[in-house]
Amino acid sequence: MAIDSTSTTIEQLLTPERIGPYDGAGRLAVVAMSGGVDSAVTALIMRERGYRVVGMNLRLFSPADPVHSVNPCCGIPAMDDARATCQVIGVPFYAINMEAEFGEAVIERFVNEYAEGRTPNPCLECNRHVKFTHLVHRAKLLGADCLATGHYARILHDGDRHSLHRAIDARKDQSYVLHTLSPEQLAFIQFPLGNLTKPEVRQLARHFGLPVADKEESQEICFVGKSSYADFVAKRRPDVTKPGQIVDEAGIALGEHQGLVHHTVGQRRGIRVAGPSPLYVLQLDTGTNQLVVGPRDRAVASVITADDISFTDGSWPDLPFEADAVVRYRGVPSPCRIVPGARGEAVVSLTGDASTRPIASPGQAIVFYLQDEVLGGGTIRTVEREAATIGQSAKGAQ
RNA sequence: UGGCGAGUGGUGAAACGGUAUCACAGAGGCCUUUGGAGCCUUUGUUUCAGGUUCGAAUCCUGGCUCGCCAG
Repeated sequence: MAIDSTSTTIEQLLTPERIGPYDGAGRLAVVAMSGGVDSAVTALIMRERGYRVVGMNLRLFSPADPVHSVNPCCGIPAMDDARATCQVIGVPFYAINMEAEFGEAVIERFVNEYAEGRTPNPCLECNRHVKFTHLVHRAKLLGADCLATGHYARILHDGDRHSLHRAIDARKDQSYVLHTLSPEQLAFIQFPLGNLTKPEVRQLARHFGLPVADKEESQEICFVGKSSYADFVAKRRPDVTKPGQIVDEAGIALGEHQGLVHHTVGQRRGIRVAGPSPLYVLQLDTGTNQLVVGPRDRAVASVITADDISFTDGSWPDLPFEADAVVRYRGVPSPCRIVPGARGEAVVSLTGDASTRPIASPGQAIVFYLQDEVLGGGTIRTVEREAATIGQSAKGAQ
């Protein structure tokens, strides 16, 4: 209610405290335009703050693909929306082709990860490799002073130190998928929506007559669309839909699955095995093509090994330290102890009470927080669950 | 085949002779720039044929099916 759109005036929103300093002074800002409200308002804000704005839309996959006609995020209609928005705001619009980069960094990786029995996060990879690597590079080639995107997160600057923080709108906070950012990237990037709430962003969009003001949120994987991601993967790796056994931790067969690609650790629905209590996926065993399931309390993680870890300050810690771990977009933070290994690798012990520990899936990101600040994060490689129940098969963790 | 026991939604179970209940699975919705979780709603059941009874999942008889025990 307090967060409702009508409670704040446009004048109150257009202050430096909410949208950032009016420091443009004619400098060039490239704005990544997805076609949605968030990026549209981002472009608007940068213009208001005195920047020369160029709106850029990324073409990420082939327009011949029929998913383009339905997808609201990265398809052809989305590009039209982005173009129309730029027209209303009065800034130039560029469409650039990043199909090759996206195909390699996101789609190929996505398919490979599933084929390995892991659960990838393509949005994160797109941020990491496409938006904040290739797009940043393009922006710099154009002589831009910054790249602005519509992500909900905050970057704070203290001299040479640039830190990444949660957005003030906890409901929309996207810092989880931004944890890969380096100090150099944080110095160049701007997130003008980090101090606004979603209703406020829509309020701004409506006030300035942006055509996308009331556009629905995008969801689902952009290059897959509303159809099944499993079908998408299966088209490229037919073996991922090979049926196999569903077994419990003791190895007793409970049923048959229609391909490991349909499952992820922690999943409950869709197992199609009835029992006295709900069954959760504990493990995907690509070696035996078996799906290991068990009760919920057997699924919670105790120790996670991760790789591809980076820290937002660019450093690598020498000593173990404590932080909060988040293993899922919008997930609940869980206290942990991080023991760094070789650069990029660490062993993370979840130190909280078992009932509060999360269920973690290999392939997903683990992100470290200290209050609102993102320290860094990496990719979950292995998950140890509770110590195996005495007397039961030791097949559990691995 | 002889003896015993059991048959309740797709699955596992509950119901002094008195509204067939619960969990899991399935469906729909909320949530959500990944995949899961979670929350709300919802479809669907008494093995068959007779009988007793105001009233049968429940008691009786028979059939069928499935288990266990049978030198």
